[in-house]
Amino acid sequence: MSLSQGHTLPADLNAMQRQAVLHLDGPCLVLAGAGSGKTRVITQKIAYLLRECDYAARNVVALTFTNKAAREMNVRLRQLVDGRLAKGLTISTFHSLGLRFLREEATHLGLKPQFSILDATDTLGIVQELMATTDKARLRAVQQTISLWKNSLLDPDAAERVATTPSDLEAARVYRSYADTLLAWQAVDFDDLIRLPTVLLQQNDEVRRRWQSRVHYLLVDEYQDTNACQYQLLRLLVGDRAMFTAVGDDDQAIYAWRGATVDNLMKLTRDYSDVAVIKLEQNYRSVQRILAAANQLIGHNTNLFSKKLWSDLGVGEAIQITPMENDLAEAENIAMRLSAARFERRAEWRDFAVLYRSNHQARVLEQALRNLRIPYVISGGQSFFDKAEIRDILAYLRLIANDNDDPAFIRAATTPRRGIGQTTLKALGLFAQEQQLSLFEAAFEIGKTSLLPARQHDSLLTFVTFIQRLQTRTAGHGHVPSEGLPGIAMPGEFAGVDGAVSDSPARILDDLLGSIRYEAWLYETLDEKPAQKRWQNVLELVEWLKRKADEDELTLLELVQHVALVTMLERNEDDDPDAVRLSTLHASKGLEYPHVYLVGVEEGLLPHLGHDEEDAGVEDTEQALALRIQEERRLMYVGITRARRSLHISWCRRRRRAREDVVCQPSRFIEEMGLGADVAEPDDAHAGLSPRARLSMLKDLLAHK
DNA sequence: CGAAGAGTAGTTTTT
DNA sequence: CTACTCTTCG
Repeated sequence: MSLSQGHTLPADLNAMQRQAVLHLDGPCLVLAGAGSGKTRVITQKIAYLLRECDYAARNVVALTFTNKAAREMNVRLRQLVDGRLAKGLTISTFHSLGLRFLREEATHLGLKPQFSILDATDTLGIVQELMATTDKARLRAVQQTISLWKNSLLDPDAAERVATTPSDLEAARVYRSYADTLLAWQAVDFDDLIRLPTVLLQQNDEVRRRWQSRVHYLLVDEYQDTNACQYQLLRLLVGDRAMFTAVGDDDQAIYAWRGATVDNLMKLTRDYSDVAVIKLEQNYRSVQRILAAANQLIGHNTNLFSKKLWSDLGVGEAIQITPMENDLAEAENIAMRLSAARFERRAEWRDFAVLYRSNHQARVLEQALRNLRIPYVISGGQSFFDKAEIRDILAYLRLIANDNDDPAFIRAATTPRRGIGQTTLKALGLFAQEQQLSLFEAAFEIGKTSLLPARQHDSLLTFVTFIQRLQTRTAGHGHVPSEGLPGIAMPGEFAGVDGAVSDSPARILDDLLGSIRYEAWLYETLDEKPAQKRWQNVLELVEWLKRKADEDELTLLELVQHVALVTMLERNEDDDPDAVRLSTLHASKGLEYPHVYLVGVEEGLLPHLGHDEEDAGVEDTEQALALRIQEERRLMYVGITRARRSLHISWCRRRRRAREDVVCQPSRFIEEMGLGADVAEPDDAHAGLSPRARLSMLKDLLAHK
């Protein structure tokens, strides 16, 4: 290893971190325990590559899983190196890189560059169409199965071969039609964003050479969360040169249900025999008691590389374990303790986080916090882009970009209502299927038949010509007949606008919104309050789109594709209100808080034990169960290691579940933390409260009696 | 065709 | 309890 003496590497790295940064002789695997400074290692390493090793920024690629992580890494890097030096650097999510790849290489895959990206709701819809059932659980199971196959790089043929149970065989059948449907719609799903680039890189030597010459150094964050497909992508991108750094922590692998496999850690050591393995065990986040509990807990798992976290941040206060009567009492109790703790610790609201296993637990908590006027923000949960009004507007944009996008067509055509309903769509759908046309194309053609009454056909034609008009104003993309637009008169307001010249996304958006009467429709259909809220969201979306288009100089089409990958979390990226954080355990990964409240730590919830698998052999199920418990344990581990100074765990003796109250046991994980007598007495929740807070608490208790 | 009403099923985690 | 689906009526 060449340790040049003159380099400007900052000294604030420990020996192991330094080793991880400096190792450039070959592949490098950094096992970074929670809070061990892994982001620092990655950013320092990028800075080192750029400044000391003459890597051109455009040849360095860093991949993360979330947009938030990518953003943070970008910010941190910019604090280290001059902006000019970092120009052209890629720090993005796997999915964003995949999107960029697909945009450039789409034609190799039989896709037009304006392909649509379907989200989970869209794809569930396809599955539903293809299966004659409304059983939602079943539909989701099939959707999930298809996704797992895709992530394992199995095509429909291969899936059919590996499927054994009747349920899997049916899923394989659906998979085949599903793939056909996507192609017909010129659409890809989330999994395709990674799968298709991988497949193309495998099959096409020229493309592979080109991309390998672009990527000279690759860094991968959260490596333990990669799936089989992502691992292949990594291998194909780095090629024989094998210059890369993977950073991960097998104890924090919590995405197996999504196809992630820690096998990839083992594969790395097998496929690259010269890989350097570096462990980061010093933790810069938590006090020792918290780390001891975390180490104890995770000791119950079998893992590849055992680590022991340590810190020099002092022993810290004892961990609190509090049993509660039920989930309602738990929420109220937490709310009161938050109030008290903020006062006693002279802390801010933002210093506290309440973490839970599943989203629905947030409801009671929200209510309790609101009652005590405690400000809070929720991360995880429903995305901004899942809201109906947002999907409505985006459907128009998707359709403008890609008129093969049938789900977008249906949504846009029927919202707001414009005389196109079930019967019209059914007839149109049938006709489109017969003629092998998209719904959009079929709307033009169906006039030549007598399948639809003139009235309904008129409604359709008005709609599609409207969309077509907008298409002509986007930059030469879309479904633009070269001979112009026969029979379509440009409305007066557009007189003088040449259809061949592209309009700015901002102008098209304004025109769209003005034309569809969306606001008016909202107020007609809904009560004043929700209508106002929804319209507010629409305006927010439009502002966001315009800003994004402006900043990154994106066309409307690029914008639409980009939007599919972004979630609500990044929307409010710049405001960080002083508020308590409510978050699922999954969404909390990578974050840290001075004081953490881990709620609902009960058998059945954490570890969460779903319904027993219907098919699969007995011993298979048993093993699967053991693996699931281990993943749940890691989830608990992630939760514990979010805490810097204090950790509070609570569980409920009873919990309202669906209809009736069920009796709960404390989670086995509490025992496994090995606290023994080193547990703080559950503090009197009433202590430290103002008389007024006490009163309101009593009132609440009575109200819920 | 579309809106309003009644009935019913539902609970894991997310790019 | 609520969010969504299916049904019925104008």
